[in-house]
Amino acid sequence: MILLDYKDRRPIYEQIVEKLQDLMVCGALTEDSQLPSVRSLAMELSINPNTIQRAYAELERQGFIYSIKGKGSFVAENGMIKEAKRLHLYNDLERLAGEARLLGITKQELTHRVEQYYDITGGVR
Amino acid sequence: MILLDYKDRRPIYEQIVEKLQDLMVCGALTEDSQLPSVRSLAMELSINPNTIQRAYAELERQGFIYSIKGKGSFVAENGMIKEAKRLHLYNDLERLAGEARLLGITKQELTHRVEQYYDITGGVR
Amino acid sequence: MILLDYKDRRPIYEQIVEKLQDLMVCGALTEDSQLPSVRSLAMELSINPNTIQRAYAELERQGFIYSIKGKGSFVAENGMIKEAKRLHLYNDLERLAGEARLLGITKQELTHRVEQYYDITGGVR
Amino acid sequence: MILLDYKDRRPIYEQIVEKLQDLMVCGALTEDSQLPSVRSLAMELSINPNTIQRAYAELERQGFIYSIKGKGSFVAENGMIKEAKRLHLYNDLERLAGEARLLGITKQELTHRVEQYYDITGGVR
DNA sequence: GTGGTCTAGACCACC
DNA sequence: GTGGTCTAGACCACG
Repeated sequence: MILLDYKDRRPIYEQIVEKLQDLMVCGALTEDSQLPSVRSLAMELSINPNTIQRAYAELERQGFIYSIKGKGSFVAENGMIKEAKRLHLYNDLERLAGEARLLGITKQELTHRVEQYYDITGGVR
Repeated sequence: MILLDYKDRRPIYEQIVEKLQDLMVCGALTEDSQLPSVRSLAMELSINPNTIQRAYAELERQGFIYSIKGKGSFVAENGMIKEAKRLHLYNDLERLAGEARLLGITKQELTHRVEQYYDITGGVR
Repeated sequence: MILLDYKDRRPIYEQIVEKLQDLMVCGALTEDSQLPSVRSLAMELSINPNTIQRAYAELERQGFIYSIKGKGSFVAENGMIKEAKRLHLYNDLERLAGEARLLGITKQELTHRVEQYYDITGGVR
Repeated sequence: MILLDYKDRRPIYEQIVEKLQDLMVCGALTEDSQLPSVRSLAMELSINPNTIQRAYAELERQGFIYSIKGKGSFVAENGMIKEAKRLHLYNDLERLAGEARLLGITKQELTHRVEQYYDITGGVR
């Protein structure tokens, strides 16, 4: 379900956060469905439960999931997630556009690249 | 000349590297011109000389500058600098395009945003 | 495990880098095995942890090891390591061959020396 | 007569030492002939006389030249120079041979490379 | 004066 | 516990 990349420079908990976000966005985890428990997911990935705990805390902070004491963690409204990730992406895009301009890349070249990449990319990161 | 953002999660030396790269790319620092000395820049930014030293070392490793003991640090050929930053940017763009697709953003919407951002951005980050 | 030569003109961190490379190449450090921690190796060699840190950073930059915050540093694929060191060696050899020619050393003399040294050398530097 | 490479990482005085050694070895500077004065060579290369001074001192220390107060610096016996450089080269060769063995390069491969490089190299470094 | 290395000691993020 | 960043201050080689 989730594959960790220990050679990735990002912290483990961040990888988990992102993978879970992706699963929600692509519909594999539907609204109000229950996430695996901290302990079981930790066992499955053979990592420290603290790390899962932190990932869940982060997701809750961002409003992507909600936790009920004694019951577990559940997927929040799906729309918000997409919206949040979209906003984040638009921010990155704006930064890139500015930098491209600095580098003397024309608008034509830039949009052409974007279209090209959009068509090519299979999806998985 | 250079503004540090202490709230930024990235290390200071990395911010300096990027800022100096930008100054070289946009032509504010011309080929073979001398950079401020490690100590003077450290003083100006009120940070430790070691941190500047590290930024300069990184820039030298990437081929953006060359340093001569006892003389100073100088900007290298900058054709290659632009090329390097361009490649980096295209990589980021490809990643973003893939993610946008996952999020259900249409190609039209994406390119439209890109054009918009390209026109708006004044330049300074 | 590692012997430092304080009379050597090269910086300590560079000596450590080379020694560790050798240990990886000759198989004493196997793929994905954990390196001693920054602090423990520093203690063992009675030098400052920062110096070890720098050596590890250099090895990571060259792709010889990978480091995970909070976990440790581990040796990477070592096929590429050998290849990299090989290339480096061939470069040095080419330089030497040219110099030998300048000095009037005959090809016979040169190859003879090479064979001799190859047979003699026990290995450890 | 001498070209300095400011982008070379080695110190200037070391470059000068090597260039002068080469000139002696190849016969351009004959035994007992006078070297340019410190001041004139410094002027010619537009560098600090101290740097030339240091190069000459190094050459004298190695026995390649001899200085007479009030008269100037002169080329020493030519045989010694070649011999010294030869010895140095053999040392490097021995080191390389040992390393090659560690890397699993066969003796055949090594000598073949040496012969090849010997034939190819034009000479100038 | 310059860049480069090293030490001692602190703090942070992560697991 | 781990690696990574930063500071303060020292020393060296070089020009």
